[in-house]
Amino acid sequence: MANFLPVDEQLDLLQKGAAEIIRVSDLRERLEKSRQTGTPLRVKAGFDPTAPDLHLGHTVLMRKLKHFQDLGHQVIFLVGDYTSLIGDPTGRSATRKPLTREQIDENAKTYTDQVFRILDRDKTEVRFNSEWLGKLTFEDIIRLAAKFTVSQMLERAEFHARFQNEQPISLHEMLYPLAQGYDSVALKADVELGGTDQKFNLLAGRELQRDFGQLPQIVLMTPIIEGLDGVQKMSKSLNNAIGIHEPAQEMYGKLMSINDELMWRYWTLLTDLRQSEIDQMQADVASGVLHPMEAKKRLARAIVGGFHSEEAARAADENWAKQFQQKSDDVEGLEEVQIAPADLGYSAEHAAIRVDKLLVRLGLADSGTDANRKLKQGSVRIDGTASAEPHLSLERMPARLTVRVGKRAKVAVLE
RNA sequence: GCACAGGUGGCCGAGCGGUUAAUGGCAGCAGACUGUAAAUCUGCCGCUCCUUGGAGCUACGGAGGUUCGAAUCCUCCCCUGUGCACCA
Repeated sequence: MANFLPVDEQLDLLQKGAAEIIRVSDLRERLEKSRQTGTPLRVKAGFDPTAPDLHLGHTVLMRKLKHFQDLGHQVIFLVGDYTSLIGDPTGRSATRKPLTREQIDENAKTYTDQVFRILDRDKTEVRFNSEWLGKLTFEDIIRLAAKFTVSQMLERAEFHARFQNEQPISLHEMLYPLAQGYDSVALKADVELGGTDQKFNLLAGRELQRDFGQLPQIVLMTPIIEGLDGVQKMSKSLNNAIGIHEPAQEMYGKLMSINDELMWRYWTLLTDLRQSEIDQMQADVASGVLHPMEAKKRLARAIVGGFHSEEAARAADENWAKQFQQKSDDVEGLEEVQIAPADLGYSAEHAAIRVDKLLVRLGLADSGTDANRKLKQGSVRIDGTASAEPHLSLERMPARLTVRVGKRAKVAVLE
């Protein structure tokens, strides 16, 4: 029988960074009962296997799951393979295309691979909701649908906005909360985690559980973390995300570029440091005892260390200082890209390469036009030398070039 | 099915026969300033080729048509929204 920490200590960890809990008193009650009977809580979180690329935003929720796991509770990682047929209506841009079975399986696999960088694989129950949703009959679905009204559905922010803006809402999208809610019934969940944008869906679970004679689940919502711009939610398509498999150097640099205000959010949501310590640090910065940049460096080190290693984080830290504080181009740990010289217009006779093609190949420019624009703006530096020349002559061929455009730098390996 | 209103560059949104790669805003990129911060200011912001200034190509839901010339006018089609639907 598991030994659980005192309820107050558990609550302290669980409440850190939580946007809303429905309700805290119920959660306390349930934790107490669990501790008395030695029964772990069943804690569920669902993931749509639609976007296989995870970024730090996704980890907020996973970190919270991990907190439950660390406290000895049973964590259920639910892959919404069936619900992804619908596509979560969250995010206003209309209906999503259904995925094929293969895509779902593949995405689910990438997902879990990444998830277990945070969660303990052996202690996690992985389930797919096709297991029970696939068995429902049309009659079952009618009965489920009868439990909600149209106005309840239209109350949802996403639907409401779309309705107002005369954008399409497909009927099946309204089935999404039903399906997600039914997941909770099937899994007999004690707690469900989700982003604040999931509130409606999460509450639907409580509704349905009650109807099925179960104790309604506790709902714990994590905030939607802001991306690097500090305003919009972190999202790959908004280009303000940090992917969890990005190189250490890249990750570190991106973290250093956030504004000071945002750093405290990141501390709370993306690290395991106790809230009281974070508050102390913030007070130190406010009183001038600690430089904000130093606090940010610690943050970057903590996060990079978590996804890579202590050494990698330290190296990233040193390189960052060299690169930006000392303005040196002699930096290790930059992403290296192998390029065939011929692709850059190189030939033995005119021993030179095209710089625009180089930038495109390195991903430092979106197109040839863009690359030339950047060249003309004089923001391109190669091996520490700024130049606006379209061609770069090279004396001998196997070559290594450190190429920098603005804040971003990469190493091209020509051979 | 019928009626009405819409579909413009990553997004929002002007233009309603030519001076329009297409006003504005947002986002993005670069420069200055800094703590590579943020804020602010400046420039850029379809693609390709040659290159430091040009050349060509593609673009306003889709396909045709009118015209010397169309995002702008006409026809058909597709898509979205709203209203109508029986008793008439």
